[in-house]
Amino acid sequence: MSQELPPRLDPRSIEPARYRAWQDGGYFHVPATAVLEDGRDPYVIVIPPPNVTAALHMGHGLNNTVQDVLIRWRRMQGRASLWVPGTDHAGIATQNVVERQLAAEGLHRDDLGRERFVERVWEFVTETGGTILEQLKAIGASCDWERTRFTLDEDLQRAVREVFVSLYEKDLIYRGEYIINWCPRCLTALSNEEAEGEETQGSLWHLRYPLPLDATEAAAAARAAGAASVGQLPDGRWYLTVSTTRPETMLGDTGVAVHPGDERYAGLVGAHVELPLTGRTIPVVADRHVDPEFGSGMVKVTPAHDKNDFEIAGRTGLALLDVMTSDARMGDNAPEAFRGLDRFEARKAVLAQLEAVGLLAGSDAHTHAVPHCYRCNTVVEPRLSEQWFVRMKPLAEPALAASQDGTITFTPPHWQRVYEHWMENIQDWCISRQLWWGHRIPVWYCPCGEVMVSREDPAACPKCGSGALEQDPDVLDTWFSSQLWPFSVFGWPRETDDLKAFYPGHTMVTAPEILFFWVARMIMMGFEFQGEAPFTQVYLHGTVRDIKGRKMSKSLGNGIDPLRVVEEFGADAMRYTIVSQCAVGTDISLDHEDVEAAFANGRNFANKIWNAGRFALMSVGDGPVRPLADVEADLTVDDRWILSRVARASSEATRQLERFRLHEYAEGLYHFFWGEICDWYLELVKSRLQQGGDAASREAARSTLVAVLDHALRLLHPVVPFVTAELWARLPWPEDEARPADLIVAPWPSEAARWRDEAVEARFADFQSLVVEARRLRKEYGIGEGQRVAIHVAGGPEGFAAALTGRAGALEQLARVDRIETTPATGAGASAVLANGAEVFLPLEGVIDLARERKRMGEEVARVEGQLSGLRTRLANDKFVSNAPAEVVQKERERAAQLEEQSSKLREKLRALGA
RNA sequence: GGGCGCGUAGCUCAGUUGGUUAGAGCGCUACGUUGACAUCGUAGAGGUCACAGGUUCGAGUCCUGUCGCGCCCA
Repeated sequence: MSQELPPRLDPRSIEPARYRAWQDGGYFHVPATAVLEDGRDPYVIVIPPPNVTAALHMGHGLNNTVQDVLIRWRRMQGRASLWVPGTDHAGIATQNVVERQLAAEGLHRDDLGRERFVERVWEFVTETGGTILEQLKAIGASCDWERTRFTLDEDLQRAVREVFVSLYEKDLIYRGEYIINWCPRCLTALSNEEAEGEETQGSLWHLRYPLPLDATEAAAAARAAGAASVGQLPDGRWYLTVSTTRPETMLGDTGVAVHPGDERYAGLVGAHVELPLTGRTIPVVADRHVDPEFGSGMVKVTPAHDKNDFEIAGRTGLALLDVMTSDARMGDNAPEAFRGLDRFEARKAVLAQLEAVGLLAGSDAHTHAVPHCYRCNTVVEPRLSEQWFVRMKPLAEPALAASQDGTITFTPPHWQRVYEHWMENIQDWCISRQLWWGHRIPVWYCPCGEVMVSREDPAACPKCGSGALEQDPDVLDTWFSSQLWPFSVFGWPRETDDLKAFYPGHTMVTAPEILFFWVARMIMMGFEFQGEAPFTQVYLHGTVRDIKGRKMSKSLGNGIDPLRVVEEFGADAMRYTIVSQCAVGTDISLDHEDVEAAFANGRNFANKIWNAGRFALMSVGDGPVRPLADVEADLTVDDRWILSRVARASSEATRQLERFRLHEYAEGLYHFFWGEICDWYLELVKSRLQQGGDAASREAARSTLVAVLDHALRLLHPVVPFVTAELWARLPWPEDEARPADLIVAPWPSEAARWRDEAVEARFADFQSLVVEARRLRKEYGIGEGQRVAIHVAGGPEGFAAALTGRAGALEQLARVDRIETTPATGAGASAVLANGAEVFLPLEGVIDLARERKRMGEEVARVEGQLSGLRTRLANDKFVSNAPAEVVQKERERAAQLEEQSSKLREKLRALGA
């Protein structure tokens, strides 16, 4: 059957079928009974639900590959390893998509009305919403698809209501009028996290507000006290200077503030200044928020359009004056001349008019962070608005403590501090959104003024009995439902078996960008509603970037489509490439202009595995294979060496996975598989596997090779599941040994430790260095691959040279050596001395170039002596000998002795060359 | 303004209790098709570990400063 395998791995011909077989075999599904009845140890990851409208991109590729590696590994360890998939309704994002569709039809959502619009979104979501989950299957994601959830599922709606009402009852949700971030395009409030600061080159304009005549004395005093911002206009009136990056807001100023301790301005507090262009006068107040050191130490106060100013007004009693409309035009409270102007037009107009009346004192270039809507990138406007908020401080306390006491760990660890800093400075969360798509706020208003916050839709007002109730028109921030994900997916608030079995989960794998949006809030909700954290490990991976370090994005056009990669190179190639770059705390960079080069490493490795497996299957053949224990007496050094290396690779792989060092896990196995199994063991075992030789040796080789391959495929399976499973399924199996049904549930290697054999490894390393040296000497003198040479080996460890005569086949195979002599060398040839002191000589009569050989040997001597002199200096240093650990000193001594021997032998050879 | 991270081979990056000759992949050079694999093999070139100090017997690794780049929060 093995002959059927083609020499080139064709992922398309194996991956889809293999995935289907896993699904049909039910390997992804974990019922609650596995934990509750069978007593298996659960391991749970809930997927960061992608937006329901999203198409798979490389960021998803990375995120889900990492999760799948962890899930597969734990599954093989025997855990009840559950990965819950699903999608997020993504309020603004999804609404925007459908609105764009409508716009293409010349329609606006108001043309449909709320009910029909929401129906339309549902249609869209039902039709296309599963796409991304289907795409995840192509990359091999072993999610429990029977548990797929959507954040607007009925169960999850119930959870959202329960949480809202419960928090309201605990006075942790309130409604009030505050300054919030407002997107004038989406026409909705945003949370602080959704308003992303963007460094912008802007201007800081200086405006003059004239003072009345009765303030002349105080103004002059301020001026005398060094307040450069106080001055006199040409007409003799005094003025104050205030600065702003948003001049249009001056139309809504209701005061000017100074610090109460700022003596320069003490006499001006209480005065009224003229607010230009408006005909209004506004008071000068004192407030501790003002930084006397910054700028003029004097600020304009616009309470309806700035968060700090709003707070100043709250303390000082300044009036609130909203001069804008919801779409950021100047509104009815602005002077008539500005009404209807867009905020940026208004800015120009205000500046022009101030200039015209001589009250613009110029501007400075000013770089500052301007908040933008994270969904549509429109400049966010701080706006006075009545919204719903969550009181975060009490919720943050246990979530903060869990990080501090190590209940929750972060990888990489520095995120712990970022998280704690955010928790310590947490602000209330604006959760109401003026959208139609999302979880409707469960609050009803009665014309009598009664407000009902209820788990069930109320039929009538409990106070006046009226049935004319109106539900709050707003929906909740998408993250309000996402934060419940770790328990809402298990049916909460019902007390389900799933919840008992799978909460709390274990690992959260996500990107740092949503640490606050999502991770922090899940932790808070976990404590509030389940009494414990939803997971204990937070693994934050990097960002996928292009070769120039730019984040991959649709708008930049620098993305790579994961499905295209799967199609062209296979899911295994994509997964290996990603995981092998997945060093803790670093980003992944992939060349979008040369996709083949970007994934070549993964593709080549998958092909290498394929061919090694193909060769092994062919060579081992179909006959029965004996258990390793039965052939133990016939194992060669090579067999025992590779088994020892398997043991090492197993424990190393486990150790790296435990520490989330996925790239070291992947790369370690890459080098083990390619550099040790393929380059050495397979080459060595080839001749033994041929028919007609020593039967006992052949059986030992067959058993060893099967065991080695079995272990290697198991270790590699989490990262390259398809090619490994395909080969493993064809692997012959030792007689009388139980065989797992599929590699996906084969036990993770943990028993190999008994194969460790340091002595054998050392012996083999000596052999390797001989082969490497022989190859090097051949190359040095251009001996072609087809040409055989003799080799003389003398000295070195006891029995080293003698043992080589029994390895003629191996040396022939690996170094093209056809004759081994343990006698001293004679004649012309190339020499070397191995690190173990063995002298190596290749007779190269007629080929050898004495001058060249002398030069080469001279360089070798210099290299060895260079190292030796460094070592000698160190060993001659009393401080080193007395301070360094004994074993370090001992090692250096041994090394020095070795180098001395090597060096003296090299010198001897050099002398023999007549140098 | 506050906090964090990075600067190692032509390119992308590893390198966690400080300890031999600093590694990988890609790229490059030479040779090679021997019955797994040319998506391959063998050998090779290529690095003052940004710079300057310091701690230490010993620093890519720890500390301080400088220069350059990036991110987060206000």
